[in-house]
Amino acid sequence: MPRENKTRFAVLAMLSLGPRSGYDIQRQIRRTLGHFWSESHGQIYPTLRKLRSEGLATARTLPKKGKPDRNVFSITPDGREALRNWLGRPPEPPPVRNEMLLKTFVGWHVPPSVLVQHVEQLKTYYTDLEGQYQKFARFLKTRVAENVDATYWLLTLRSGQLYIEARLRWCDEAVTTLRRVERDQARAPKCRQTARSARMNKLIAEAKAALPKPMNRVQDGVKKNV
Amino acid sequence: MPRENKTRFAVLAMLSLGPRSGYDIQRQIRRTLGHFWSESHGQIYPTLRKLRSEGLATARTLPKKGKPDRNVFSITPDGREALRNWLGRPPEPPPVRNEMLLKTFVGWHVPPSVLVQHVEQLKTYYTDLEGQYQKFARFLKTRVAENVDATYWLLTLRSGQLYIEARLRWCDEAVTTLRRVERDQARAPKCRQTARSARMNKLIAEAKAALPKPMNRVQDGVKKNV
DNA sequence: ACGGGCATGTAATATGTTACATGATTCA
DNA sequence: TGAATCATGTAACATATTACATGCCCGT
Repeated sequence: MPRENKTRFAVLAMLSLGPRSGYDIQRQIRRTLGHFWSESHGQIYPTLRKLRSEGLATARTLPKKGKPDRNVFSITPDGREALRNWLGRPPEPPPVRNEMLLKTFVGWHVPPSVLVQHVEQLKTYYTDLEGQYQKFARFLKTRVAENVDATYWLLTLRSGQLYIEARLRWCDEAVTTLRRVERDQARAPKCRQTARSARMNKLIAEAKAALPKPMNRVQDGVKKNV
Repeated sequence: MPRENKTRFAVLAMLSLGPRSGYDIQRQIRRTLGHFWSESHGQIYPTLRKLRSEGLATARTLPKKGKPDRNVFSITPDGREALRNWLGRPPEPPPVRNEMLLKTFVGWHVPPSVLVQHVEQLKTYYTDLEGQYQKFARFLKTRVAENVDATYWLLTLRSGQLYIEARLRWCDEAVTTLRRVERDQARAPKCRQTARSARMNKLIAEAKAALPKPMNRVQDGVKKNV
């Protein structure tokens, strides 16, 4: 996964909204970006120190009556420049590691009902989330009139909504398909796993020519073979 | 990102199709799972050694006239059991780190046209991929008749198709929205960045109550607050 | 009174990619 | 002839999470 350190920019993005402490940054990332970005505080504190040493942020220490002092960081003009510069560079595609699909790929090792259960659980999860997104979309839309920039937040939300729609459609299709496979299996003569493995192995070999080629960097349309 | 080591299961999944070398596994993961899973060989070779020491795989060394011996690994009954056991456990949601959306969230720091460019590039990328997926879907469908298990592969492909559809729709909506913002900006009086930052800062504070809560583990429907 | 949020950080550990090392064969 | 693929591994490094350390305040 390491390619370029994105944590820096997530932190700078938060600081661009106003001065904040490490704790504030983590909480706000969780709350506002949590659906498409994550950072742990174990990353944030060292990153803040580095940003400061590079002159992209400054720190002010407010002594507190409690124990730990509160360190409030502010973005500098250089920091803003770095942020804008990053915004101008084409984004890298997100890392892909979808466990549900990995399970699906070798799902024929277990009865279809096993996958159906997972899919149903996903569906419940996404359905709940869909409702929350809708509610929040309504809220944001009321603010666009007085704050056009709310549109950008709305855009990220819209991405989530479309994503969820796609996921839910897949869940429905998958359940239907898996149930059909189950029915067919009940009717047809049982087949040994070793034979099925061999058949899949053959299929993969035959598929070779038709296989779509993943390109893992969008930026250079050149797509070095990966 | 570390939670449970999934590499083991990706490797076991490949081995479940038949004996393979580390090199074969990496190549096949790239080609068949590449669109929703990735592993580097720096992970695969150590994992194979570990699987072997745990009795989930066995190795056979074929001496080669060239230089390096070819180490072919096979899955053991225990390995198959471990795979089935993993298949039975609910999948964890994929890690979320979408750089395009992070850029979108703070996109008001740069002219809308900057984001438009990124979105157009994404669109080109996904459009190309869509064609490849369609072609491959046609191929797979011709094989389902003689190999029902091809259905599982088709399911993962279908997930990708729906995902791409959603992405493409978002791209179109985003371009429309961003162009509208651009037009409005040209007409309206210019506003200082500091004022805009302050407004966004306020919006985030006000949004707090309406914010959807990300749950990062599907399995326990209980969703500990994250 | 006990759990969670507030609050800051470090250290241990896990996970992941890329560079290095080495060299044959194949294809344009 | 030079790049890509075949082929296997190790080591250096980057990145990320969780546990540890410490302690107040607030709500139930």
